[in-house]
Amino acid sequence: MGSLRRSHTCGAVSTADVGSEVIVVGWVQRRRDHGGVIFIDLRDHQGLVQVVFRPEESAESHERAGEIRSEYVILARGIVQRRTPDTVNPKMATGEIEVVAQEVRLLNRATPPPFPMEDNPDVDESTRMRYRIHDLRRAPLQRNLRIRHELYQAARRILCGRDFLEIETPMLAKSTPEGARDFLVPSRLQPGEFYALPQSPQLMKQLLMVAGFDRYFQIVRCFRDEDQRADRQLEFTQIDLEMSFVGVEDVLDVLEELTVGVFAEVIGVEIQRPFARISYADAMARFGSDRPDTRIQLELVDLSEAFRESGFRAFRAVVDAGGIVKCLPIHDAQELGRGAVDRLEKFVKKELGAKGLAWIRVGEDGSWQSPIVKFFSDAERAAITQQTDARPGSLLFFQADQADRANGVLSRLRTDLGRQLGRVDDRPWDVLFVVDFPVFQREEDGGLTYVHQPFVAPVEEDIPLLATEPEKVRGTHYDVVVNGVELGSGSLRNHSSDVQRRILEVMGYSKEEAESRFGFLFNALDAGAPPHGGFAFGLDRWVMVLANVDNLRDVIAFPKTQRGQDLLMDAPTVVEPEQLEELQLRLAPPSKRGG
RNA sequence: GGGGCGGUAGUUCAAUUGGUUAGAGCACCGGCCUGUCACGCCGGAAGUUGCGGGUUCGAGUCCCGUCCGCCCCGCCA
Repeated sequence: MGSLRRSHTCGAVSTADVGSEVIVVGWVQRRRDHGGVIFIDLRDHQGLVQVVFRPEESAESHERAGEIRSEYVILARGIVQRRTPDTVNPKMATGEIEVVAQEVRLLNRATPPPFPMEDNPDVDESTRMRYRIHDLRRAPLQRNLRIRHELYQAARRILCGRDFLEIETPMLAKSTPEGARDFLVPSRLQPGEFYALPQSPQLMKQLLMVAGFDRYFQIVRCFRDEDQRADRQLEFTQIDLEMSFVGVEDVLDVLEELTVGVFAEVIGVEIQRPFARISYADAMARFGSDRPDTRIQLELVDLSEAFRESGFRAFRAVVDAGGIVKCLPIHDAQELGRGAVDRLEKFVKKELGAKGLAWIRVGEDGSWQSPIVKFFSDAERAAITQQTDARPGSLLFFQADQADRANGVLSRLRTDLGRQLGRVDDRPWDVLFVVDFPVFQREEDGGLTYVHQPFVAPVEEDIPLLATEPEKVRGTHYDVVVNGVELGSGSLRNHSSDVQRRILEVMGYSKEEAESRFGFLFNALDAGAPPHGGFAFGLDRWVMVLANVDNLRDVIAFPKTQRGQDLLMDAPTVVEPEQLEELQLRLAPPSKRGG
């Protein structure tokens, strides 16, 4: 660069600079060489500007510009000139001007890019990830990571304004019972022992409350060694917070303020307070999901009662076995022909594990076409008509199964078909609290387990039910859901070691087990734990929502593939035998295919 | 662990029923071009058809195995 320094970022050069000299630096987006005159679109983190090289302005620069290729790094010094009306480019933010080069300096050459640095290059995911540097040069990813940055800053500003203290907790930690598989880190100093990377700082933030910090937050990396999805990575970031001497409403108040503030500061969107609230039971009943997008104007109907005494064995048996019969009615569904229904049936059976997809179509004359309706009594038909509001043009989909699977299948159909058929209201943002989760749920083997995590405090008046009807115990848990994406969840925690012990007991922990695993927690609570509660936002998912993208990889600088690999750095890899030696580790022979 | 889709040039795709030397756009390289902005024109180079095996006179194409990417179920909040 010599002594020359940037005077303007590329996108910042404007008509106000016409006639003055500017120095711009960046990467060559594209070169158009007309022999006599050469145009270069120069790109930096912030925009594009056209630089013109004319032999009569600077023969040397023109000569050098001929050598320049895509993605070369250059510095150009020149005079800003207003373009003639016929050469203005209305598609470009800086399209009214151009920089007439007086001098160009080649700062670095570049290998040809593996794909064009365009907004939508139509490239395979693995290619994008192997060439992540090039991928990150593209404007959409630059924008997404900028949104991510704004979210960090907004969250910090807002929480600091509410007297939250940012405190770090260890990455080399101990396994905590979030329920996911831990990432383990072998200890050299304690051979044969392992740290666990935190699945969340849950217990540590509770300890901070006991220690009297009153309000804590942290933007913190978390690790869960489970199979990945479009919205799940092995490592992800939480905006974690916890408060002392609060009830549910106090926490929700902070969550509303934080959410509203972030939307306003990061993308300039005004979200109305208070947020809509829906109970877990309502959400499951009406939408089949605990994170519904309520803009989709389709709702489920529970017909279990209508089939409790049914002669239709397929439904009756499910109800007898404790399952449910549920229906997704879609009115004016003429658009969905027989072929579409067949495809849906194939889809739910193969991909969602449904047993089948029963359906009833109501013809224009009111007649029912359906493979199952011949088994129904008049009373059952009447109940269906009444509860689903079936009418000519309606198409009813049924699932008879255990509640979670039936709801899962119909919930998926609801969102897919709702979007496909345009049954969506016009609100761009659907923000809600989901509340009133139960503390426990029944496992397949009949035992009880926690719905979220084992430290959720029960609603106070339900504590006596722990001894008698634990399944009815309501928790203080709450979720924030935006546009059908669960942004995060939280609860009040048990600050009484007695209640905490009883909950672990209901979940089947013996006194000894509970003591050995959670003794330090009991001790901490007994050291004078204040009532406390908190929340954790999934930061990556929040960026997804703010940036309006549907994949976490587009909001993380260096994401991993579905199989957990980093294709850029090529991790994970084998390590040197000496490293294993030092850790006193030996690899077992491969267990697959008999080694 | 399971289901679905995919893997051919740097890249995005094509290749009839299994049949000639695996083609095209963009990118790349060379040449020409003074107002383009997806510049244009002419020419060129570029391939272990993911990998391994099999069937066949002959395999990108059929069979078996395996690896990789994406989406989903299980798993995970």
